[in-house]
Amino acid sequence: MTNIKKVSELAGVSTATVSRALKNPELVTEQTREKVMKAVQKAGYRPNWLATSVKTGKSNSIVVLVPNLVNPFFMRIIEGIEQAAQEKGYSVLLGDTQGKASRENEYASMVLTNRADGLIQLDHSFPFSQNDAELAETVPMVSVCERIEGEKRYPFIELDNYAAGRALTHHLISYGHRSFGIIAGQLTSQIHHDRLAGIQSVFKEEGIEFDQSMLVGGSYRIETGIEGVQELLRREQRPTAIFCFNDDIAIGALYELKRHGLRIPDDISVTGFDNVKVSAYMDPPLTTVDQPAYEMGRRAVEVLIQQINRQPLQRTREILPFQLLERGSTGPVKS
Amino acid sequence: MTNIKKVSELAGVSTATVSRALKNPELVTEQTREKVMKAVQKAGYRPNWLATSVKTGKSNSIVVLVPNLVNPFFMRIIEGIEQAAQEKGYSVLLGDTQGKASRENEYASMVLTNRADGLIQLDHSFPFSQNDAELAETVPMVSVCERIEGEKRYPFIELDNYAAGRALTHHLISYGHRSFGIIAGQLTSQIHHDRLAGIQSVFKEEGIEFDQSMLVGGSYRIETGIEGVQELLRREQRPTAIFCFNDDIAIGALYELKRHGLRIPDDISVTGFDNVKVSAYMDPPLTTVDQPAYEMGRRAVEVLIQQINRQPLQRTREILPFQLLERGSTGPVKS
DNA sequence: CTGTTAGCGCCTTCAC
DNA sequence: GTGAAGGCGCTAACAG
Repeated sequence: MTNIKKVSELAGVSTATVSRALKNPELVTEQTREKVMKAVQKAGYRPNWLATSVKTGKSNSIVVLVPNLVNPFFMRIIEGIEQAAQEKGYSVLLGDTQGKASRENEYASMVLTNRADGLIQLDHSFPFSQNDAELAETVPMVSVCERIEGEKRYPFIELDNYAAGRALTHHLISYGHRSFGIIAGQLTSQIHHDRLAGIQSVFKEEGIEFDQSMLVGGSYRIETGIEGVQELLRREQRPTAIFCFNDDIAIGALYELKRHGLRIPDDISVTGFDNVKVSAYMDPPLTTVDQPAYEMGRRAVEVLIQQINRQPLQRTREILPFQLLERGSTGPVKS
Repeated sequence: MTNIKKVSELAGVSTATVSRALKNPELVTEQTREKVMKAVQKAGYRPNWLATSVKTGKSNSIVVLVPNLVNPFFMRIIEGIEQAAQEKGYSVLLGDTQGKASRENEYASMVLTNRADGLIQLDHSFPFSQNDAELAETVPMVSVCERIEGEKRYPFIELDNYAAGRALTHHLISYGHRSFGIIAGQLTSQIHHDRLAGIQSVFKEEGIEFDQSMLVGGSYRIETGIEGVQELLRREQRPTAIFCFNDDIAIGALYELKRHGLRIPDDISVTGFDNVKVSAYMDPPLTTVDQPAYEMGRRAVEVLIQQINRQPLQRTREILPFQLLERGSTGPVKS
């Protein structure tokens, strides 16, 4: 191991001077700087990051908790996180939780052991174990997309899901739809409630009765879309339009509807959510809600770093605007 | 900051005893262990990971270099990496390189500064800068999917791309195809050459002439598939089958072919590569080559950790078997 | 401007 | 079985 001491000996200066020459070059003379640099080069020296961090008490790392890596929507958020983190000199520790509390606990505790300075949660649960909850009081934490249940304390970045739900509904109603199915994702999350509330608020305004049995699903997977469609098609009255609460579900729904010989959008309209890349290349292309995922990730890092630096936040909740993308999977009711 | 000293005072023992009680409980009496545990609880103590690591000289972290986070194939590999790493007590630092050498350099250097113990490269380039190359001589590094160019020294885990190319070709030829197009991804990588060589070896055996102008593309993106199809359709003789070198390209190709009014597979057959989840739900479902991505990730971690522990490797190159998935996007030539 | 000294928080001999 | 002391590699405070 080539350490600072070896370099200092090689350069004929003290270790402190080596440290300064590297971190605060303006504090040493041109001459000594050169001497040091030459020695650094010769010794092949790289400062030990662990030692630096233990000194400063900062790891310059953040943990990101994500329920599922294969969802391109999450990954787009993480791209934003990663990019912003790198620009600010932070590294990203990946915490694939698979939605399991035990894994969340484990990853979250990295912030308690100085392995990371802060935490970004993409799921909706409070990630610390019962045991750690008290310690976690002052931990820098931000949630993206979702809100952490029952915790008013932590800032979040999310979409205006309520308004997005309303916009989708208005869009479908403008095509004459009055009979709907919904294939939902995670039922316990806040975004689920917001989207549903948005949809139902328009139903109410338009005098549309909504039957709870038309709400199916329970996870953000392609298979959920398939099973959801099977279930909805068993109902007495077939809906003319189906809301899917993410694009994966919608992809499964499209697939299964076509397998049943239904034409989209002529026989039935389908909407997604997220605007995952492939959604534009489906057959037909998916009408969906675009979320500024990359930006959300970037913003989460900025807010988190403010917290880490104990700077006051102007706002603790940021609601970002969505965009409704009207594509081929929705159309007028044909009677 | 609640540190080991505070706990030792609270428990009325020395710091050494606290350390032992936590890491090597068998070295202390039941009594003192309990005393210590109680004090730990009371103080809300968590050992400082940075301090432990600086002592042991090991970070128990690995960096993963990935060119693109939004590709679900890569993410499946990373899932495997993450899972295996966690089981072995390692954390994963995410290095999204966007294929840029400068970012690769930066992330790779984490291994040189003790921020990480080893490196997994998903791209094909040697990730260290010219400057660091010498220092990197003994760095634990493994590549997955790809092989690191010109570096015989590092172990890799990859698919039998040559055989997969052959299998795809045989499959198409068995349907009567003799006129092919290829939409490739990254042209400089080893897997590109292997797949191409596999395909062309069968061409040769079957006496099929291959025109270089039928090889188009250059990146693993949906848009590449679209542009590739446009280019191929401009050729005098339209191919009856198109090899796409990953599923994203194939998705773009399907989209664009249908936009041109061509029916798949009746007018033209399309194959993909990777077996990304959505590929099975395309219209038609994509014939593709399944790679055991998750397993590849897991295996990479095992090999890497062996290197980190300076254990000798039995094999430095592991070639995994593929599986040809015949689905709806390929069929007999209709003349 | 540079060297000396004293830690950061922890682990690990080495005595007792 | 336990405590004292030294040190991991680095930085920051204080002299000079």
